[in-house]
Amino acid sequence: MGKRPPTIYTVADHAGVSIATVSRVDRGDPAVAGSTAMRVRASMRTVGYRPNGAARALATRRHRAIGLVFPHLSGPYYAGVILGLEAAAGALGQNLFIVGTDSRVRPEQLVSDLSRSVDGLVVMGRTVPDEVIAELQRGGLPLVLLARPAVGSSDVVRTENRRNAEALTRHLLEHGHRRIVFIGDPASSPDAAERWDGFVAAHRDGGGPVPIRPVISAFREGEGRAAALHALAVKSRPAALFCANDEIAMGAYAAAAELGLTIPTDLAITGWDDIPVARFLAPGLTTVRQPLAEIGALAARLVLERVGGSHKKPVTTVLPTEIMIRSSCGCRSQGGTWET
Amino acid sequence: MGKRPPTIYTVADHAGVSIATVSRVDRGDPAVAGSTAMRVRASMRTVGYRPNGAARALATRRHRAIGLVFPHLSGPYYAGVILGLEAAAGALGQNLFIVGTDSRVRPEQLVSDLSRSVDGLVVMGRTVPDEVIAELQRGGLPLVLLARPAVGSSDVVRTENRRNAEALTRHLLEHGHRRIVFIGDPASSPDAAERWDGFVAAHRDGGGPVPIRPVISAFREGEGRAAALHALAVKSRPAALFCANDEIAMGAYAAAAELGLTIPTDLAITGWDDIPVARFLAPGLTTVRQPLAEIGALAARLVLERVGGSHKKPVTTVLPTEIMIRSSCGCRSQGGTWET
DNA sequence: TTGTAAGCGTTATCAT
DNA sequence: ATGATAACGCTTACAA
Repeated sequence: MGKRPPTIYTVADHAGVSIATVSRVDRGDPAVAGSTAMRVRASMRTVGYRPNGAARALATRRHRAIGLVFPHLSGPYYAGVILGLEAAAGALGQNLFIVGTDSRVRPEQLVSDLSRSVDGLVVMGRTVPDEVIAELQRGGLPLVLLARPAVGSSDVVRTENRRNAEALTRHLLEHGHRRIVFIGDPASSPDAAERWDGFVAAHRDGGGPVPIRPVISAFREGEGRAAALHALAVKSRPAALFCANDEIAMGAYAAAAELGLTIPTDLAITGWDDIPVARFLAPGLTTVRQPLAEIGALAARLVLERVGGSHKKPVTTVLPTEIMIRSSCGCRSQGGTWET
Repeated sequence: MGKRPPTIYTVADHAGVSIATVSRVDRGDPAVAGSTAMRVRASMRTVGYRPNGAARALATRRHRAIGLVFPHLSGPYYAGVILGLEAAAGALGQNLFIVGTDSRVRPEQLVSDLSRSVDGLVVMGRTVPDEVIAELQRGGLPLVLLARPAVGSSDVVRTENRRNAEALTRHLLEHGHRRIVFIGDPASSPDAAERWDGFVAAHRDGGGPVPIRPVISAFREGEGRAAALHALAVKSRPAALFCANDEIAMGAYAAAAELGLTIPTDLAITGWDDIPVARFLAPGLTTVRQPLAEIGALAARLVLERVGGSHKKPVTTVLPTEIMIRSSCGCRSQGGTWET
């Protein structure tokens, strides 16, 4: 059953040199004579040699890979972040190990498993319990946390939420919308929690009634639609929906359509993320842009810095966000940027 | 500078057992006495032991990972496929190594690099030259090709293009649209090429004038918009745009808006893929649904089957697609499915 | 039930 | 410029 694949010994035999020489050739060590290098290279081709990554990793004590732990891999938000990670890691000659915890039964097991095969880890949000993170940290594994509070002394990359959530809510209030409901789940992610905080703060400062609780919805279109339908099914219908992300907002658009409500006249809607399609919706979705690719790129650079050995003290980076005013909030303007 | 991480020896010493016993405990071998297992487990915690994946892979000759080669990782299409791959691989206890060739200078190098650290490879479309694929195949690496023609004897997973492209074009023709232009790049991917073929075939059978050439656009919104603008800037404006995928179609929507054209009255538009937002566009986008997650899941299962050793002859699977009639083609109906 | 020891396929240090 | 050879950290017969 299946003969063993050729190893460095196979090549050495075939070329009549030592394995040391083969190794040198493979790594492009200039210390080998041109003629022998040629010969060895030829042998490698003819025997179909493919160096074993595990053996190399074992010998060099470096995996040349970093691991990503995400809830799942679909959706514009994750896609954007992963894109940035991939590009940055690639530029530094590193590969990416990606896992989605949602599809796994035991995320902790998965992560500790993954941690065996990488030089560093990038962990998104609430994918794994803090305890697991602390444990990995104790093990000395370079770690970067994404969109979540720090644990112990790891690096963190987050984006600004509270401030712009407050500003955006104020904007909605200034449009004259009286009852605004927040759709999202503050308990599901630190990001959502901070947006909810800002939302509440704006109301508090506004002097008007302060919202008690959000209408719960996960960051998905389908749930957003259901939640919006629920939110709109009351006697005194809300005038605006502050959605915790763009996917929820898209669900809200669908709900509005089903109820025959016109946006923004009958119902104003805002999102968060500024995913690519946001401006293709009709009317254009007012939302808050996050620098997705940058989040990923920065995270990659940070882990690899640690892997490289620099022992600087842990740093938390908060990337800025930007309010994108389009039409769904009640503004007429198509385009234009309103910053905070 | 950084002391060495604890190994199996560290634990063995600490627990007063042999490394073999530690290994057994770590792998959950039931042959160890409960008491010793406890003790060893305790030692593992206190010394902060994290097994080295490379060493394990070297000893077992299995990486427990499969590699994915994609052009890039963003966009709904890739996200969908990757999602399916992740879930299926996860269910089988495998990890995913993902690389995007677009961000790399030497894709071939990247791929052969990747191939050293995985048990099998899933390669999408035209990311790497056929020669590289053939080489990997010769090396005996389990390989599954996605959305592209077979090379030698590898497994292939594709979706139906020609037939439904022809049917969809016929549908457009039946709507009475006279001039239809194809936006996309047949040279960029086998998928696009087949859709173009079907598009042309429908015209040929229709007896009317047969389109000469497509308006070139990559599978991206921005390019789609530019291409649509270009296509619409002629004296006898086309009545319909057959877009090679939904992202291009979204660009076409934007172009139509800019030109003040109403869809579908002034201009009919169709897409391909049925990405999640397709039905949120106004009007709903008529398109062709591909089973994205299934493509990924099937690919994962196929590679892992090979890895498992089964040497069945290579199989090409063509997954069915389904025409989703919404409003952008000229139909009134919101919803409803029209199959072929 | 536990230990001994021979791999696994590289890299890297010394010699030569 | 090239070759021996000892790691690298784990798995796995084979013994005990």
